[in-house]
Amino acid sequence: MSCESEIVELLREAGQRPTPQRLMILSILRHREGHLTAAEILAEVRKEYPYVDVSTIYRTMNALKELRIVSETDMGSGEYSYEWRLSDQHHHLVCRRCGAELSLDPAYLEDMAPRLLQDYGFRVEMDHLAIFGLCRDCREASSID
Amino acid sequence: MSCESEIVELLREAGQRPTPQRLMILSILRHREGHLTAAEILAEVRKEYPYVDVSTIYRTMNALKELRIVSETDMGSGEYSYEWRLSDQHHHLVCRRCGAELSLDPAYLEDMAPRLLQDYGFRVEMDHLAIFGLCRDCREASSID
DNA sequence: GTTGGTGCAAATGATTTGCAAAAGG
DNA sequence: CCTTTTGCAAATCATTTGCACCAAC
Repeated sequence: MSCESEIVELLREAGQRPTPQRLMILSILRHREGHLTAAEILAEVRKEYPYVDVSTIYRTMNALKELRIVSETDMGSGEYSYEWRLSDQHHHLVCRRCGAELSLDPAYLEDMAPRLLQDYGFRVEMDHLAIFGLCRDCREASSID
Repeated sequence: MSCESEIVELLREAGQRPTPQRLMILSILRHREGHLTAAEILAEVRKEYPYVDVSTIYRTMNALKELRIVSETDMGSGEYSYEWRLSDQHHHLVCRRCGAELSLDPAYLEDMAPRLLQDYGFRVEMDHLAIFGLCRDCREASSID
């Protein structure tokens, strides 16, 4: 895994100790495009470091999501997904029927944010919103159309 | 509780037996503006009918959400909220910091739906989307602005 | 040496499930 | 009757927590 020094620096700046566990966890998220659940991260980490515990994953995620280094998204599956937040931001279209996930360009929602800020004083978190619905295949397969 | 016959009819059409439990549950959702968690529904139902079990609430919600009579929304609190789906549809702005919830007019997202259908073949479920962010108070109280 | 981080095991909290009994048609 | 629904208790699953030990600084 490369980019170690970059990640070490990031942690230091955030006042977090760069432990081997955190380096591995972040390395995995950093190099993975897309989101991973805690269980998936754990499985990856254990390939090289078999003694890590799920609680370490969660503790790391909770610390880093407040520092806005990772994002946490509810993909509607009952478990949270985590993603390296400093990469290209995008949203997800999640199919309620088959679970398929499409990436959605943030441009689709960009015009909404300033309107919400003006009208409600509400500042939307524009990273990794999950929007639910029906994908093309499921829509065509169902008669509800 | 009124509107009983209306609800009985709704259940019959859906091929569901109109049991007293379901009538109470639906009655509560029907007359309540806003969303309720399973535990909140249970507490309400038990005021008149003390022997209902949570599992009945969940089973009823699962059956009725597939029939699109109620909607299920993740409000970010770790538990789902349920809402009578046939009333005025609206979305929620949920503050990540204080948990405040604002209602959002569906008009804000209306122009997005046809674009997503055209570009991705994806049919957005436009009822009760939860959008996370920072409310006015928390935004003003924090320096992250 | 302090403080913070980890692994382990046990707790928690929401939701689901198996099953026998009760209710609906 | 036959099928669906219920209550109860027990199981499940994701996430959190207490605690003794270990590692960073």
